[in-house]
This record gives sequence, structure tokens and C-alpha cells, in this order.
Amino acid sequence: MMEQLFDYINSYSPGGISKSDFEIVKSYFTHKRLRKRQYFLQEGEICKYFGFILSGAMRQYTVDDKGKEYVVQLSIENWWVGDRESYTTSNPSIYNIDAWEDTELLLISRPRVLELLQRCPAFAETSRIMDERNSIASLKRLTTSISAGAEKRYLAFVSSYPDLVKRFPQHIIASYLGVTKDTLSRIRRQFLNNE
Amino acid sequence: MMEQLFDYINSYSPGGISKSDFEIVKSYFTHKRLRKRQYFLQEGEICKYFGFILSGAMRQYTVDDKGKEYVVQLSIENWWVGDRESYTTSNPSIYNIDAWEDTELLLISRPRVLELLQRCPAFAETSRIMDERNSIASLKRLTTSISAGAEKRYLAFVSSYPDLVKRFPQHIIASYLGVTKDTLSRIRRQFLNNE
DNA sequence: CGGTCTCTTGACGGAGTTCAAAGCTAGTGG
DNA sequence: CCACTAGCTTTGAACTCCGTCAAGAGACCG
Repeated sequence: MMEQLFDYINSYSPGGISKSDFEIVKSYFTHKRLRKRQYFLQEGEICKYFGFILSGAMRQYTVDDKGKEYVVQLSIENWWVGDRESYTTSNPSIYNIDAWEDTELLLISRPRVLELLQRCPAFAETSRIMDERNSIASLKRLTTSISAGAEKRYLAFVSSYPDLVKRFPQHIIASYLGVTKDTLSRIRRQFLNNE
Repeated sequence: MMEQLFDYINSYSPGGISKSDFEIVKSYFTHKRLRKRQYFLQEGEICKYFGFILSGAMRQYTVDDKGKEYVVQLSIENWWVGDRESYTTSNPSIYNIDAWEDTELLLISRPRVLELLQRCPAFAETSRIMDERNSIASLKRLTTSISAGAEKRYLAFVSSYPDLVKRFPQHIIASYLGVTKDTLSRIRRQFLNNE
């Protein structure tokens, strides 16, 4: 169970992490299970923990005044979940995060992560690289969301995240892409007919 | 000139930075001037340097097949510029970055920044916090771009970045918001009439 | 078998785009 | 000090993409 986190850190930190350093890292995380549909975080709460997903699938979304849901993030095994803003600032979150499948997580709190960043350079390194990737992915998504039409966005999504396509239903993916389920359905029809 | 960077790091790193540590930091940066309209980075190039803006204003944008420009970032004094993706991966950039006003920058290359992160904890700390803020801001922007209409986006922008509103013309801001200059003009008219 | 979740499809409406023309403003050179 | 230009903003009219609403059809599960 912890091996998964070990492998993960090794695959991202250039130097890798020693067994003894990993013993330290290990001690900072706690284990948690979530049932399908169970909340990890609800709007208005402060996000106390960041989670590393061992297995399962989760979604992060906001709800507007009319009750419409907007998915901002989809995550599966070996991804992190949590609301960065609430986590770092301790402000109430505007997002909901829930399990889309039964999910197993490793949790770490904000004060503990700050401590760990000091104590373990390999973890700090991995963490820095994750932040970088996160920023890059966000800008990319923003760019396509501004510059590309719905069809291009969908195709880009499918080719970038084939794993996610298999794990979430269409209406969730539609919301992630910023279109309605109806529009996505029509886009796919066109695509299927043209071949 | 360097004091500005010193103040900047002090304002973000919780512990601050010592004068002697800052001497190290200083030695890693070089100085550069750009004229209005001059490129900092052009599509297809690799982004060799990240820049800290001492004075001036810059914009980052992509151009689609039809020649339409999409602004993805606007930056002024005390912000960083550069294409993170190209910078970290050494792939050719899909973005253009140019000066909107005469601009002064402090530059640092990728290998040098990695070295500096090792050598100076206060710099690493500031850098981590910047990455965090960056991620948070990106997600926020993405959220509003998906969930809010053009008018809300504009109002949110004006209240979040009053400085940018003063420094860039409307058609640039429109592009940043993901609408055309025409639409933004109409939005503002409505807003002015309703009071 | 009945309920819940999901996807599809059509008709209509609305937010935003496109295109083109005109007005505005500031800077430049005569 | 005026005339001219270049960049910016405004405005109207036609159009387009996508959202909304509503209905129906599968698929899955208890």
C-alpha cells in the first residue's frame, strides 16, 4: 500500500528516495477509505488534508446559484486531490470533492506537509515537480478552453487522458470540458459518422 | 534595482532572506531591457530564461491557424514571465511573449535556477510559494472561465487586477477574458448605463 | 420488475462572434 | 498650431455555436 507512494516519488524525484528517507515520509501519512459518492470535501469547509489516491476515482466541482455543477478536476490513482487554495490559506473552500468510485487515500495535513518538506529533500523535490506540472497543465487547459471550440477540446482531452475517459461517464467529462452533455453527445455523433 | 527583488523575496518567504544569502541570489540573475513591442519569446523557440519584471508590462499569447491572438497572461512589475512548459521541458514554445511597454527584467536560466534552489533555502521557499499561488490562480481563472458569463468574468477581473486594467487597452483585456473586443465594449456600455 | 443513471435527439432561444463602418484620441511632423 | 496617421473603441446587423428543455431509449442494479 505504501509501496505505491514509494514508487511514485521515485518516478518523479530525479535522485530517487532512500528506503530510510521513505520511512520518514511514510510516518507522515494516514490511510483513509471513501465509499462511492462520499464527500472528501464540501463547499464551505476548510480543506485540512491533501490526499494521494491509491485506488479509485474522484471529482472536484463547484455549484452555481442555479444548482448547476461545474467539474474542475478529475483524479484517479497516483494523483493528488484537495483544494489547494483552501489548504494553503485555510479559507472555506468553494469546491466539493467526492468519490466517484470506492477510493483509498493517503492523507497529509498542511502543517505536517510543511514539516516534511523541510525534513526530506527528495519529497520536497517531488513536490516541486508536481507543482510545476500542475501549473503547466492548468495553463494548457486554460489555453484550449479559450482558444479552441468544443470539438477540439474533446479530442485533446481524449488523447491526453485516455484513462479518465474510461472511468467517468460522458456527462461528467462534458462538464469538465465546459460543455453540456447534450453538446458532447452531438459532437461524438458527428465524429462517429465521419468515418 | 536589485533591492526590488530583495524586497520581493522578503515579502513572500516567511523567514525572510539574509543580506548574505541575497548576495548569492543576486549573482544568479542578469539584467535585460526590452523596448515596447519587442519579443521576449517567439513561438517555436525554447524558453531559456525566466524573467522577473522590474518595470514595464508584458503579454503572453498564442496565435491560431487563422491568425487570431489569444492572450493567456498579462504581467507587470514584480511578476514573473516565461513559458513554464518550454522552460522546464526544453520543448519549443507555443506562446509568444512581448513587451507592451518598455520593460526591465532580471533573467535566470533553467540550470542556474535549479542550482540556486539547492543553494538558497529562502529562495526555494519563495519559489514554492509562487508556484502554489500560480496553481491557485490558474484554477480560479479556469473555474470562472467555465462557469461564469462574460460580464461576471470582466467584473471579477477588474476587482482582482485593477492595476492591469489601467495598463492594458481593452482589446487586450478582452482577449485575456476570452471574449472579443466588441463584446467587451458592449458589456461595459450596459454597465455604465445601469447607474 | 421498477427505479436510477446515462445517453441521445429534436426544436427553440440566447449569448457571443463576425464583419464593416465610423468616431475618438494621442502622437508626429510640417 | 494644425493636419495626418495609427491605434483604440464603439456600434449595428446578420449569423453561429452552444445551452435549454423535454421526451424517449438503453443499461444496470437491487
